[in-house]
Amino acid sequence: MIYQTMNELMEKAREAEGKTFGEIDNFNRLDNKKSKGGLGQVVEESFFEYAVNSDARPDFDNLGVELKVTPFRKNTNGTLSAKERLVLNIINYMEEVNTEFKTSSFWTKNQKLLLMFYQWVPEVDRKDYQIFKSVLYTFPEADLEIVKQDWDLIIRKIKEGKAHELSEGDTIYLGAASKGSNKTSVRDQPFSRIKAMQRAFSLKQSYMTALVRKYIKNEDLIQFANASELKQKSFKELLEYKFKPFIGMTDKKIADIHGITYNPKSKSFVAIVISALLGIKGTKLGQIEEFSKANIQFKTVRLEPNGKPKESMSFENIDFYQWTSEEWEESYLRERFYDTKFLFVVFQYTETKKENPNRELVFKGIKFWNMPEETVENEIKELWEEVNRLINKNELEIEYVMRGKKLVESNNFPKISFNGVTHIRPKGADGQDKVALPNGNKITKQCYWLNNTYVADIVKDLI
DNA sequence: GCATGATCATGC
DNA sequence: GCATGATCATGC
Repeated sequence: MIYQTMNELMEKAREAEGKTFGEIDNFNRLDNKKSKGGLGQVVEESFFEYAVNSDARPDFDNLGVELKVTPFRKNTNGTLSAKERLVLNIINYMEEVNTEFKTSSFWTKNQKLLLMFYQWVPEVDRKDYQIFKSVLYTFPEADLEIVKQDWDLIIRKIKEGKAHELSEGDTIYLGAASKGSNKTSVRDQPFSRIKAMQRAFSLKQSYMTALVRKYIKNEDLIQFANASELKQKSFKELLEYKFKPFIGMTDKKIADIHGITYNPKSKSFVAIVISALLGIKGTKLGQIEEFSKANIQFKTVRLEPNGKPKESMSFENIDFYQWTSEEWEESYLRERFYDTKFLFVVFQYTETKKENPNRELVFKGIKFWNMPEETVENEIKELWEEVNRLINKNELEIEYVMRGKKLVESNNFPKISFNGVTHIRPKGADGQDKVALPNGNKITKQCYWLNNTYVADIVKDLI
């Protein structure tokens, strides 16, 4: 069946809304539990009635449209998220370097995407997953500029003979996701003899989440960068450019300039300041389109005059059941650091607290950062393994000791001297704020931290 | 001054 | 009520 016009195709695609895959599947393909591309294939064969292929050409070649069937999920707090990144075509390292963006395999195949969103539900047979929405997606102008920058960066790395060093953390929206059954899925690259892991262009999960929320929930976000700005500067350069005029000013002065009430104790103060510097008034950072689509998390860093934060940087509380039930490769912690980009907003105190309790805080600049893969796979993995070891081998010791007049709970989880990067410390409301361990014992809620010395090292070029 | 444990403040 | 970011307090 050939669809002659875009309208004809989209009319057909919308007929799938509300249907389950079981209702669509004419060939009982879904009875076979394994075939992983199953859901997309069912739509191709049974719904659109064309033969499954792996061409370099888009699925609906005459219209230049590529079909993608992609899942979203409902979170416990009621919001929707993409369940995974959207994997596009495999990167042929040997060929892709000989193209320009407009002639690239990525652009040839994926410039128009027919996205069919279905809801994934845990414990439900995939036959019963339902298609919610069919959308013809073309990249908005500003997004396309960022995608182009990402594509350029991937190509540059291949040209430098570093295809084996590609990582999803390199880019903003368009990633080079590893693809293949395991680490032996490798292929040749043109400027190095080292075999590189097979990778595919992909739209990051955070990007897909923004699309899910836009098309299923009609939630829109607010951009700070427009296409013409992004034609002049890379995303990262633009971000730095927007913050630059304020380097050297106190937090109070920046607030004054932007008409923001100076309230440094408020949890949202720095967030409001950042929004203002990006030209967005009174908005929560969660609604900034670029941050949301690229999964950029901002963190405030307050340095002492000696260039080191007084405190380490805390993260989420640990769910010990989760930590001990996952494999490292799919663990929450690993994904957390692979997928998050950090925007460190760095301030420095001019004096020690002793010298002046009302000391000033001066803005030093921003650091756009993601944790190097090496660090995730070494130090962070070490932490994860040690926690698992202590719990699984029942070697976790929780003691209650008197310290002065106070009874304190102490444990043998990794301390700040563990490996120079990360450690574990309690974080509860008080001594009663406890959480259960897999063996039923209770412990004061714990969270993982990045050491203050490690954070100091990341931002040291700003001071 | 640092390490470690404790707990506060805010916002959803 | 709880998660998160932030900071305090004490002992060595």
